[in-house]
Amino acid sequence: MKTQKKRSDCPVSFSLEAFGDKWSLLIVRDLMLKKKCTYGELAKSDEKIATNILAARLLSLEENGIIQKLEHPDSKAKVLYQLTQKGIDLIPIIIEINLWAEKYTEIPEERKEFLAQINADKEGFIRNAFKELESNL
Amino acid sequence: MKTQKKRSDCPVSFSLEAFGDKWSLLIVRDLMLKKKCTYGELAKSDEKIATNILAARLLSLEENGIIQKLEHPDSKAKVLYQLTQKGIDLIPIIIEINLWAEKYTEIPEERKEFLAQINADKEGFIRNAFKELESNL
DNA sequence: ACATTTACTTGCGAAAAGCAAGTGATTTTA
DNA sequence: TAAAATCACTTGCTTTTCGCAAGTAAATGT
Repeated sequence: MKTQKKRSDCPVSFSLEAFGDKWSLLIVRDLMLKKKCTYGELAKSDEKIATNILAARLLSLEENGIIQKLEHPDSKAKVLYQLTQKGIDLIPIIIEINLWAEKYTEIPEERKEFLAQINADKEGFIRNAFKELESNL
Repeated sequence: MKTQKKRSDCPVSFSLEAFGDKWSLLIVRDLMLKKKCTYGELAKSDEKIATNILAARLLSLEENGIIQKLEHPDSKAKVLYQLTQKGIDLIPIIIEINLWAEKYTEIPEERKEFLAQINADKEGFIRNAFKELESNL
């Protein structure tokens, strides 16, 4: 485990130390959309993360209390990763990132429904997302 | 200028390619709180960013259309950096990052009022922040 | 004219990213 | 039941980025 020095007391800086890189929030995104994932499923995401980087990010997210490991019900060879409460609480950030992107880039077809739901009733959508993810804890 | 390959069509991935690192959103934070900043002011922020990294980040934020350079009214030796509309639109993300951090770390005294205002009326606070920043464009 | 300020560059060692291949523990298959 | 696949990682190595210290050139202050 690596102890990282705190750069400042700023809450934004604190947050970026936990998930401020190009990969961490993509892992959070996958766990948010799929609820629970195995290492292999995470490795197969569209962005093609290298397996050593994935392992490193999973470890740091776990050390930061954002995700946790669970044993897979079907097999001891598999591991389930899931968001902790701290990780679930990143929902609003992920939502806002999606909305920002919606304004400045083309959204792929399969995500349009997701964004339509958010735009129809953001508060309700977020409340529901929390409920669903928290029911798995 | 560096052309970065798009990792995927995911809106989260798109966003992280623009500001997914440990420094970019700190610069955005400073520009958001102070409206306009010079290079020197940005360099003096609490996190002590190295000047070459600052220059690199400012360039990439500019290339991504998140900030723009303006000439300083007082001196040709100075440059003003300010958020574009695309940068101002990051407000909700910054707000949510602040709220997440509030739940999971100690907030310094001088930021508590800021967070109290957000908690009192998030929508109103955001609306007002947009208005103030957009009035400088 | 000379020192200072301002916005950057440059050089270089250290750290992290990224690719390919490998490992050891399960689990499936023949 | 032994060999082949699957699974979750590691390891080794090269490339890229970070981060510190120092330097530079234009503009400004004294």
